[in-house]
Amino acid sequence: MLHKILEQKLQQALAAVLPEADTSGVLVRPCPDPKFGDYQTNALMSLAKARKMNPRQLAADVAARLDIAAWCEPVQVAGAGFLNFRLKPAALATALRQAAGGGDLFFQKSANPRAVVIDFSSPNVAKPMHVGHIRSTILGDALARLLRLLGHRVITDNHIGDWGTQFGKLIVGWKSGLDAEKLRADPIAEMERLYKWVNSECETDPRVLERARQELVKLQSGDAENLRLWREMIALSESQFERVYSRLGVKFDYRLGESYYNPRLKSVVEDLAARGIAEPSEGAMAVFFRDVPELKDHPALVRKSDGGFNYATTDLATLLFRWEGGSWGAAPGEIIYVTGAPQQLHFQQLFAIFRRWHPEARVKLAHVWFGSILGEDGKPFKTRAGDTVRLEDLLDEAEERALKVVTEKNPELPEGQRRDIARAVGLGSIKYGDLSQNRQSDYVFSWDRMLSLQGNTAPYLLYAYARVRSIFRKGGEDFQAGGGAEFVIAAPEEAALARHLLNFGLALDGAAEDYRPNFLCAYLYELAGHFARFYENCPVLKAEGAERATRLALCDLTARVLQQGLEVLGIDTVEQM
RNA sequence: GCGCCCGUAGCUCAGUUGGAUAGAGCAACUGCCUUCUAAGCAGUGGGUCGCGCGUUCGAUUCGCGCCGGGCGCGCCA
Repeated sequence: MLHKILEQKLQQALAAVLPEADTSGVLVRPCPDPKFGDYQTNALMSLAKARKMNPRQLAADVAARLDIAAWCEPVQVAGAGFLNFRLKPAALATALRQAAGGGDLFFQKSANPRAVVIDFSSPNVAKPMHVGHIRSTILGDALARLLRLLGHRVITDNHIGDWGTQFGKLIVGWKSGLDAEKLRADPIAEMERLYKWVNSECETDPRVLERARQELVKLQSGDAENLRLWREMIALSESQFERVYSRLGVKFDYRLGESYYNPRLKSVVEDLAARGIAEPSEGAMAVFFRDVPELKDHPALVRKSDGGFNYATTDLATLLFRWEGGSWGAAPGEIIYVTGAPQQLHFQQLFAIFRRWHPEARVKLAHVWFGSILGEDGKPFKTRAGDTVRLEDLLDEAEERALKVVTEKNPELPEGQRRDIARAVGLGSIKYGDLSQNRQSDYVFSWDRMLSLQGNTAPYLLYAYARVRSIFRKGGEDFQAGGGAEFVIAAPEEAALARHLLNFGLALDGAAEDYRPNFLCAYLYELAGHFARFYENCPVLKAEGAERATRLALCDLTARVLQQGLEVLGIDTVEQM
């Protein structure tokens, strides 16, 4: 992390010039254009501005105190007051050698590791997982992997929708119209059919609705038969969840669904009422935010007028449980919720209530929200028939489409291998298509784009990786992994690749900071681009001596960074494609 | 009505504390395979960053006001 050293030195120099200045925001970033140098800071300009100083003069004063001759050429003041840093070849070579020799792969673990609970995916019992779950699942998993890599203790928890009014209808359907044959063949489809059937009956026949209510009450009051049915529905659903998660390579440490918190709901509301946070309102219990301008018109209900609890109550109980250390015993420094944009208000309310409830809590609460998935017509993503798209069907189609392309490009590979490649490429494309975009934008789902061989896509990155591996398959027996090769960077393509490798940690930190994996994707795409240009212009296996050793080592580092980066995104690499 | 988000090339999207000529991919056009995978590389054309005002040495980025779109706003989650 050379730029970290430069940053530290820069901050020290600034402190010598302006002893009272806050130097924490004075950062060093890669230059937007290599002609300026490798790294730059523009922070001195805003600092000078705030003090009505001459920015170029301040930059010059700081430059004069900068003690970085070990790493950089003499620093120049540029433009309105930029400081541009250009690495000395020896410093670049040293950084590369350290990584090649088994040191950190151009990133550092966090200096302040913390326990982080991540709540994501949250599918519903008795319903198929659909595209609506994919963003939460993929994004949450990527964030979990990212924070783990950076040294945090990550606790993933799947808050499954296993409780609620829908079970009244499901039990009515189960008792009066279950098709055992269909249940065996496709339990999720059968439960979905039952629910839809009873739901439509309820609309025309109030007696059915009443029966559903009664079944729900029986379930809630512990009726043995209804509990049994409920548990069976959960079990059937969980095997579906497991199928999807194992295909996607997603793992959870805990799966504490909504029902887990049932016994705690009553005391949550009582406690809130006792503290004067919740108050009666129109028969319900509500929390008002009279002193919060954004929320003053949006009270939150924590108990319904019929005495039942709703999701705000469950979420409060869950939040309290997690803050107290959950069943894992560690109080988290941070809790992250990965859900869609429409829930912003809900989490604003949830966090506001919790802060008032437990003002002493030091935990960071984050709602990481994301936009919708749209079809290519710009409307919500549906099948041609207008149904929601099942996640399993989507994954099947991704693999099928990828297999077709692989077979077209490489018909001579054995089928088993083609299928393995198709799996990595197909699932990788789905994940990457989603993760490479700013999560807050709505995402237009397009097979052609995500499976495209060009542009910022999984296949392009996987291809870059496969090309590197191909070099080592064809030759390079003389390359010693972890060996102390001297790096002699000569060609401009070598230099651009090498300098980009150094910035991997910056991409990881940036992605973690704002919960934006697309920063990492952009970095990896650029890395693959630098590698492609290097590959085009710098023959590896035909080179000799130091040039060959340097190029082999650059290839190896590129492959390792690509592999590590893709792993963070939950994407498997392939040796050939 | 109130709140949140969005509006960047024909299309789909990036754009990291405000920073140097606003970037990709697709689509269009032009080159490069007797050379490690051409699933690649190089190049050309294409922009009043929705509109206006303001703050600033500097605004796609910050503030205010419009226009257009999406979503949310007490007993679903």
